[in-house]
Amino acid sequence: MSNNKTFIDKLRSSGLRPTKQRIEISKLLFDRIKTFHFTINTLNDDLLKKNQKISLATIYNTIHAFKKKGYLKQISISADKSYFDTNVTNHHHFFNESTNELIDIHNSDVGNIKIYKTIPGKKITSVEVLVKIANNN
Amino acid sequence: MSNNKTFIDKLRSSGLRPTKQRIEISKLLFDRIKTFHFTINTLNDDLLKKNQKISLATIYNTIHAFKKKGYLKQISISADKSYFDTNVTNHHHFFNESTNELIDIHNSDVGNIKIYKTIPGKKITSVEVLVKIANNN
DNA sequence: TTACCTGCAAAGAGTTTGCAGGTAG
DNA sequence: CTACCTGCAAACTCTTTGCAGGTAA
Repeated sequence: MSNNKTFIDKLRSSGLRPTKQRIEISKLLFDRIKTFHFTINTLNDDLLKKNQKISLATIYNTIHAFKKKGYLKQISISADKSYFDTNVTNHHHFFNESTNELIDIHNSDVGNIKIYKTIPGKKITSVEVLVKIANNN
Repeated sequence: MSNNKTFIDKLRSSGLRPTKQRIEISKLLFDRIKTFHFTINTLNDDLLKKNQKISLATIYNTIHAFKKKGYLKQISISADKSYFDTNVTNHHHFFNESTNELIDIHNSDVGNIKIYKTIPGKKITSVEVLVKIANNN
């Protein structure tokens, strides 16, 4: 378990002031071994469970700041909400449509993807696979 | 160019009454050779350009009805809007992040995708690749 | 005639913004 | 002290819903 100093240093080195709110959000997001998926709503719920009442405006601000700094990535799901991922590497996802749950698929778990079509004047910036899953019945 | 009867028959055979609005939307969406991508907003704009003022509620209703009947599919893009595609087959997409434009990638233009990870009790219902592109500079 | 459909306006969900007060450096 | 940050409320965008009037069969 990281101590607060870890996050204070991380924030400061990014040019973000280490406020109480940002530290709490950092602890919730980054003090983990496994990757973490969330929406603003689930994050707010998780904060409330820890008795951290942070205004939605601040949560949005913080998440956008973290995303801009490269600490979070936003995931392409058709759903009506924005999903975020603490795993910022290029990787893929299972999306469980019955529970709206996201699961990482590491690059090593997906065979090399070949795209035999190009768009003139454009370069590929990312290739992501979304695998939708459902109950096996 | 298809005549209205084509769409009237299609609607009626789906159990949808062939109203003026549904016929106009059908003509705009399905009277094409190439696949068509749109959002509710671009569709509304296109209808207005043809002097077809249809209320947003009706456009939403119609698109959802068409989707339910399998004439449209909804596409997974992180964006804030819902994208729809008249190509309902299993296929992939380029997404031009600078223009928010979608381009189909046919299955034959993507190498076989192997997923070496399984989730117990779940079956895969779709595998879609989203290739993000940007200007080549 | 009856069930279905349209369009308006209101309501909802998610997100962003303006601004006054608060805090880090 | 000053620039930055927070939180409230209002505003905004996209989407859905309730309901009265209209239309297809």
